[in-house]
Amino acid sequence: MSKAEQKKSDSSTEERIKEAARVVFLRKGFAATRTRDIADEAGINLALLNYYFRSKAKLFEIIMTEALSRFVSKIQHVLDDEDTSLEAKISEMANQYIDLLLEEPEIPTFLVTEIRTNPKALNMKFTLAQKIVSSVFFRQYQEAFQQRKVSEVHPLNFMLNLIGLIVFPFIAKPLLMEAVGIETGEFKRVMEQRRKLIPIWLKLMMEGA
Amino acid sequence: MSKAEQKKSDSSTEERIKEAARVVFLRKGFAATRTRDIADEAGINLALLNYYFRSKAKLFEIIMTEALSRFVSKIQHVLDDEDTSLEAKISEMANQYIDLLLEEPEIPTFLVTEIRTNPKALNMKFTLAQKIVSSVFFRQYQEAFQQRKVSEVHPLNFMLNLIGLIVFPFIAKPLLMEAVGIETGEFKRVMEQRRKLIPIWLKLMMEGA
DNA sequence: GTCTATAACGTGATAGAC
DNA sequence: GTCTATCACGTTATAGAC
Repeated sequence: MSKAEQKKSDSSTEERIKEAARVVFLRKGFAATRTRDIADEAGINLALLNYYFRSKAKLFEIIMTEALSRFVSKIQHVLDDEDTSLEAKISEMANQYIDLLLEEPEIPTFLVTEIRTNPKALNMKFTLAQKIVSSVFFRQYQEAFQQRKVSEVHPLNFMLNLIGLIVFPFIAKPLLMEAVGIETGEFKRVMEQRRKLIPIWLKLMMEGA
Repeated sequence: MSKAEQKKSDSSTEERIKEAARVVFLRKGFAATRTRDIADEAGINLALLNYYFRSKAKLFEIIMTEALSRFVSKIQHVLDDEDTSLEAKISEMANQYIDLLLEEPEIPTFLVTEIRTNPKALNMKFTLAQKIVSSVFFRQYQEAFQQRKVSEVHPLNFMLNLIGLIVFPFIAKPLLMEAVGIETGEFKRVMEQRRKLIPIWLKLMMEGA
């Protein structure tokens, strides 16, 4: 079997386990996940999981770090681009995040859930907050704000709206599907609309109030 | 000890346990909660918990139902008011929900987390979805939409924006406090601003796109 | 009703054969 | 490297004294 084939069809055992762990942890969270679930999902034995990764906690740590990292690094180059306007960055963020989340819709709820019970998971906090605060995006955002008349509106509102308009639908998705009867296809179409609407809405909100 | 005193100071044992369960379940979720945590929080013995409520699952069921119920019924009379405009209802929803969530900020994340792993928890789905769909609010909302020119914007977007703008900050709160360094007082001030801004924003969004 | 002690079970982790 | 068998422990739930 060639290397390419191997990577595609079954990959290494270690990688298979990690992939299974990602699926199960993201769907059920750390506390509700049984290591046996991961072993089953990977199609291997429970002992093997501990052979490769010393413990459930270690394995989780890896998945958590990767999820956070993907969420942040995906848009870092966007935030740090000196040559694009604030508006362009907002559009690009909406695009990048909606792309990412259509592929992995569980990420937001996963992060929210795990940070709730274990805020120290954010020892990446310097990484995360500092990346944003030190970004070109943040500078442009502050400049735009100071140009407003007597803006008594707390700057945090803008951030909450930007992230919330993008992310909240994915958090509400299970509820939408179960209680409102929305289907996957319809949800996707709504998100494709939002991809274009969110930048427009944000502009209106900033100018209007 | 008078009845009033009893109710205020220690209440009945059953009520104390239920109250403790609410606190712990809402903070940590079902899977991460140990019945011992609840017993400790209530200041009673573990056996007593099973004496009053047959099992952890039964006790959780009660808390879950009440949380969902509070979330829905709190605004039902608002939704069904024949005598107020759509705009007034939006303002009233923002007010009612922000009041509720400033008191109990854990509710949204709790519901999101538990519905994720157990969507059947929404066998109240008829109750919930039907209450909205059959409400005066929903009728007014559809009328407002049909008056738009060629509104190709999916109606779900409005609902997502209304709920998301209100609820998302509470979901993001732990992250804001840990990674961004927001304090409780500052968060409250932001929410007091949003109470007034959200109706304005929504109007702008509906008219603009 | 409330407690202590303990049973019954599930889960994370390891030993040891292959 | 991968498996089966099993341990060690934590957790839910119950029995039984008071």
